[in-house]
Amino acid sequence: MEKKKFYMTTAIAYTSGKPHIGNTYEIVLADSIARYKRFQGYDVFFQTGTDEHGQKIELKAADAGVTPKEFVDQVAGQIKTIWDLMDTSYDKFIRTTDEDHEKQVQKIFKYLYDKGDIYKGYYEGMYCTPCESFFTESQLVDGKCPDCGREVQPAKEEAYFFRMSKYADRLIEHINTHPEFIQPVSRKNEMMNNFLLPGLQDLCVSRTSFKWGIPVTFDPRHVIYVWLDALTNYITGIGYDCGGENSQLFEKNWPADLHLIGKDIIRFHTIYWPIFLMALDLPLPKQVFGHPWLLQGDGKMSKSKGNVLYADELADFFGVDAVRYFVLHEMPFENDGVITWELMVERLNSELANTLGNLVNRTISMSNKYFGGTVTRTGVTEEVDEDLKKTVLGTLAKVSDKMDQLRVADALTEIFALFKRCNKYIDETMPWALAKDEAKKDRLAEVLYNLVESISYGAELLQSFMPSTSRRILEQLNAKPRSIDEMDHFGLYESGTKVTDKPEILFARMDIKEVLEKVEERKAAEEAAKAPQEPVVDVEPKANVSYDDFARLQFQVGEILSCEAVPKADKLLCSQVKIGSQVRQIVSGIRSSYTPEEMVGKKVMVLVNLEPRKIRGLVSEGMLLCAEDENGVLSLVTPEKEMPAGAEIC
RNA sequence: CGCGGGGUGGAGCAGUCUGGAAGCUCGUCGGGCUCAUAACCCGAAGGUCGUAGGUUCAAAUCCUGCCCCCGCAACCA
Repeated sequence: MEKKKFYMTTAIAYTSGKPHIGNTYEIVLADSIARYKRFQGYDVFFQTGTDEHGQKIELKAADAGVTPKEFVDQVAGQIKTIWDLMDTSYDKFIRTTDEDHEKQVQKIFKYLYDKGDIYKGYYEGMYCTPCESFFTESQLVDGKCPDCGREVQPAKEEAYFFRMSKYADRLIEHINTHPEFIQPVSRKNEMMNNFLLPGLQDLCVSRTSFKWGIPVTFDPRHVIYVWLDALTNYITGIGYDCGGENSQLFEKNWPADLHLIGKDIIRFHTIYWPIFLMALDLPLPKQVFGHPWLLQGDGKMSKSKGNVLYADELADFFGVDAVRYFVLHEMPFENDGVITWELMVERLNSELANTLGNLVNRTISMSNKYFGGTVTRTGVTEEVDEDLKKTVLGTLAKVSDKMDQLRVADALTEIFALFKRCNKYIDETMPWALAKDEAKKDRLAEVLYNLVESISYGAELLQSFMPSTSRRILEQLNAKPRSIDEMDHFGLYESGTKVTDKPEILFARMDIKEVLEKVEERKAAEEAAKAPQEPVVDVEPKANVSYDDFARLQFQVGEILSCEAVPKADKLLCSQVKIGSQVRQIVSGIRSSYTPEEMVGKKVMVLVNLEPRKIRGLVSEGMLLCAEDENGVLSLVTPEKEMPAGAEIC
């Protein structure tokens, strides 16, 4: 019988930097699903990769002093290394800079243009020439550029647009008749109510403002903008050929069975992507699952907070499978998950070390102690055995049920319930008591057999989630792998097999205090490594100003008399500043670096003749001057010697 | 009234769509056991399910108001 195909993908990772544990979560989640599908007998094709174009990368590469290509080669390599480290079993790693991908994207663009779905138009807005940026009317501040405050002109930029509206009704119909298309279902309403029902805007699919992208063949000033380039990886990666000969791989695998993506890009995958496919006359993917995010204990991960967790660093600490376990187990189905060092150590100790590791260890130890390692089925069963067997044999169905719903965390919990049941069984049967009575030797052998068989069964199920742990357990038990079809029987473990005589600790317990200390040490070491090269900040140079221009600015020392946070604005502080004999109110965006309390009493440099402006309803009469580092940390500029409020700075 | 997510024993979460005995892991306390990684097993304490109303025979679950938290957006003169 021919195997049923299953084509699944992750989102392709943006190559702007090293992926953190949240990004890594997606590939591990996808991997466990892919492995489980294979285990269930599907012919799985699992694709992942990297999204490598765009202005942001162009800028980052320029900062790093390398070409965009060199930059993405390096980051893509880093991403692939982490995917591999995490033991993920992808079949294809596509890069949007792959030659055949680029060629197909160009062909697709041309095809859609010829067909009339893409048309040339203008991106209209208010343009600030010095800032080289477009703004909408609503973004303008007092009719001026929100960045520099200068005049803006209405302007148009040539761009290509995709006619989204043409396919909207068809998409609404599809979503309504395919309730499984968007998962979790709560997201479906969001898409319908916010985007589809109010009417779709045409999508801008090209840019002229940067170069690092796939050029439009018939209009090389334009590069193809992100979504048409990125989303199409799902078809180009398996050999789609626009208007030509598709590969066999494509014919077999398209449409995809599952796109696994983060919840932030659901819109692009459930609206734009299906519409692109309709325009190409291709069938739509069967399901799009927008998974939640993995967050750090103290909020979203960000580099400036210094709380970013990386998979390779965690794997160093805990081991690859433990990290796989954390991310899979801590991630709920619909809500964001939390990950902290404390939580990981707790999970490691209680579930991996105590429940699972210790179970395997004590079982093997007893087999060695009582029977020289040989595990024999004697058939001396008792009533208590029945419940154990029932639990074990019932686990497969439970796990499969959870996996069919993509509830991976719950599936793992079911497997661990099996191991917990085994621990209980040991207490119920008390092998050490049986060992004292020669007449009960056969019963003792049966008990240990039941344990070894149950653990083998559980370990087999564990293979999709923790592949190497699964393998290690089966090796220690000398158990043969079993297929899913055989798993409706209890007793597959071959009677008379010898288990290893030196059980290896699967997961060592860790001490939370020690771990936190080591984490601190590591951080300190990183800081130290950075320190020698005194960080410098380079900024965009501005044009020279005349002395007269400079002389028009008036700076004075101001003393901060009082300061409070501006309500409903999380970056603003409002200060009363004494300048000479007058007191001025100044609003500043420095709350990220200063609390109102620590502001009071400071003598600072103030630009006093700046036109007063209303900010969040408060009049601000001047500007406190600050230095800013690359992480956005601010430092007020204060006089180096004691100076009276009002002293002029010139 | 910008958009979205959330508030369930000390901690972290399920349960909410499809009303019908408050569940899991950790922690605490008590007990058991000694094969094992100070582990394992049993039991107990601890929750007005943010709050105020409404619908219902029945609400953590459905409806409405309010409070608080977290993302995004905005605010950075």
